[in-house]
Amino acid sequence: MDDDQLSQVFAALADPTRRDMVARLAVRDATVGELADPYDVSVQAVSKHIKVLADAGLVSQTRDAQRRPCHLEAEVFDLMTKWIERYRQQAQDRYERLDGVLAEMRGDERPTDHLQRGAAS
Amino acid sequence: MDDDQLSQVFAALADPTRRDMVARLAVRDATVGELADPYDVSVQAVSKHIKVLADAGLVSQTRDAQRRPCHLEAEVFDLMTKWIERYRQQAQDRYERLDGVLAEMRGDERPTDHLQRGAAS
DNA sequence: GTGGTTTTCAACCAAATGGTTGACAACGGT
DNA sequence: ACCGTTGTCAACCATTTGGTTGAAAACCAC
Repeated sequence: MDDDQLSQVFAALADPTRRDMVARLAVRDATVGELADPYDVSVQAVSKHIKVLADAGLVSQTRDAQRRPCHLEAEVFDLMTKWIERYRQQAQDRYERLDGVLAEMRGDERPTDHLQRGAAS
Repeated sequence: MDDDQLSQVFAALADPTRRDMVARLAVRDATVGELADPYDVSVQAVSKHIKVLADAGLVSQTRDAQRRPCHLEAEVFDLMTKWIERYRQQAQDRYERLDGVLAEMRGDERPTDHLQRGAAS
């Protein structure tokens, strides 16, 4: 289910630590230890964070001996962007249409249906 | 703190019910009751959801008698898009650079450090 | 094979989350 | 003035989340 992945992706990025990890993975791949380094938490905690990112499809892990290098997966970002863009666009359009309506009815006392919610009438 | 708002926005959109509400608010403004209608949960629960969206800055509420019409705020989407675009772009760039490297070394048997993680040796 | 490094698994804990119900505030209609 | 409607607040409950510690798996190096 795509909706479910979207939920996972948003949830994953809701955490500042995980967003920071993504930011660093955008620059270069890194092992769990390398990722854990800057933070003042246990490696286990970071490992969990990576699992969350991986489950969301934002990160993939491969093997290199004991190490598990993490790689940022760019495709998932498109999923988000698509979702956001759709509704941002609609909201924006409505806003601009309202602007047009307001300009059009300068001096008119009857609000159009765009403003119904405010119309006590 | 901008980082904090970003966390709130992502967290708010991690819930499918709230995403659906946003989708409907993108079409038209709606009261709490109207928003609650399609869902099989109490109005109180929906009221809470709206509070989360409002705290994140995604939604604003006004007054109309007993009713509290909700309005989608488009600007916050830009905050998200900006964050996402930055890292998507970097990841994309890196990916394309890798493509270039791969093309450049056609026939070479030694993988560069870009591929280390996959190299079983 | 023994030991060190890297990472994950398991159990546990405190805090946050999403839901419930009950009470009540705010308002319009009659 | 009352009643119905609309929405929020408060208390509560189950589940999830982000952290901890301890143990163990997987691997290289010696």
